[in-house]
Amino acid sequence: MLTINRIREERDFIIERLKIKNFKAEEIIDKILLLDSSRREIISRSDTMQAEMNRISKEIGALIKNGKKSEAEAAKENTYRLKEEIRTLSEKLIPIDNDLKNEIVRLPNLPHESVPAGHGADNNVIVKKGGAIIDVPDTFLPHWDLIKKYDIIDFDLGIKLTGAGFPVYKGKGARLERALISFFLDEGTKAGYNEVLPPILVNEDSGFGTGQLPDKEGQMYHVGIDNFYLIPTAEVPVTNIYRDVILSAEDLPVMNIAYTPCFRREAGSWGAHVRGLNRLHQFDKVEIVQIAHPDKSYKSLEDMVNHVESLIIKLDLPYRILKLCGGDMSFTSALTYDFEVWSAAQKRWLEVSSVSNFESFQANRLKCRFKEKGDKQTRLVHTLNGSALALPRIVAALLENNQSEAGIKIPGVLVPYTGFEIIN
RNA sequence: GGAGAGAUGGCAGAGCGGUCGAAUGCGGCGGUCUCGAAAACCGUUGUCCUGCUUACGCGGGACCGGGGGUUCGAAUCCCCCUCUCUCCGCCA
Repeated sequence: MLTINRIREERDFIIERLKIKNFKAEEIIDKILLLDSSRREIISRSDTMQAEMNRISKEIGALIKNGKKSEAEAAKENTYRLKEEIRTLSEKLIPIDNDLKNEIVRLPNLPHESVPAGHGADNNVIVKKGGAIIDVPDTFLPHWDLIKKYDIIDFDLGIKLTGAGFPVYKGKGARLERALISFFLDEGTKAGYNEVLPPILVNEDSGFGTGQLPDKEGQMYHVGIDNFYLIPTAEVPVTNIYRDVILSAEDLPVMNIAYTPCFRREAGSWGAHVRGLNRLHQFDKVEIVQIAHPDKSYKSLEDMVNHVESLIIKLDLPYRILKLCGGDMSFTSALTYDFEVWSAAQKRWLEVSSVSNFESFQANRLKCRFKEKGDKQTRLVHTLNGSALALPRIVAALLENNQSEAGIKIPGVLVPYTGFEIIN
């Protein structure tokens, strides 16, 4: 969420910037400003009375100590009315505070100045392409056929055990999955990330901290009896490590990497686009998260993008990097790069990573701040995260792109992890 | 699942209903001493809201797990909730 200070000071600028996200902010902002000023007025009056109240109470204490009982009783008379008024004011404040909070939470993050305008995926800007897209013969199979042919992932078995979207990885398929996870984690460690293995169930506070709650609770699996949520991404537990934390500037950037399974209820559409591994309820992902100094967060973003790119290059997959336009960006992001790899048999791009800078938007919710050495005041940090990488579509692309009569060839960098060179 | 104990500042740990934002110790920061460091000594040390203001400033308010209540006054008393710990049971 945006800070109230900023809304107060930069009303026009915010309204202007949010147009890039196709968001009409004027009405909400003016409502916020109105609520804010009445809030402050009430607080000011209430604080004054509270101060008076405290003064009288101290007096009464002193009088009683000196045995002046009747004077103390007289002084009490003055407090009743004050007390009542303070109570009235504080009751008046409650709905205003709530409204204010509810309105502020509705405002999306401001897009970075470099974000292009646009309404949807068509307006995203391709900033880079890599790897060669080769023409493949029509005999090339989509991955859902390949996994059956080699019996490495079993959807029907998953349906038996759980339901649709919960595949069972078997044999070399399971081994490939584990190899990719290890490879991604090792690469991250080499790049300076600190590995963490967090819980995959989180409480309500954590869900709120990263913004899944209260609005998107339908997208998470909920364990009702304990009121926990299954994480939709490692971003949730890993970022929440820093909820209510004040870091020192020299600790920044904090760089964490985590593998977790991810759980998403989203039913979504169906058809070829969600077939096979394209969309699942449970999948594996390695996530990188940075907590950065506000002046240096775009350097962090660049580092993260380079890191993700290096992974895809090592896996030898054709890819492109998109800068998302305002209309295609998430509510919370200031700048997002999407990574897509080419899926040879499906003949389309599959999104495998999304790397974003949230600036202070998430930090304000999390109350994650930092202090400059010797400085008294706290400032909000910037938070960033990105997939490095999400597994299913990587697996899909690897299977489809590397197929041959002999079988599916495993990229060289993975062989030390899989222990085999070919799936056949 | 059963029984009990507890939740106070970065940590540890005090706290008769008023002078407690809170003793003390540790840690952190600054300084003295030193060629330098350690030790010792001195000083300092939370967060949020808000007004004046825009100063490495001053004032007011709030915060001792969370929420209510009693009271002129609550860290201290009462109620509810949450969480943590210990023991027993079960168990990877």
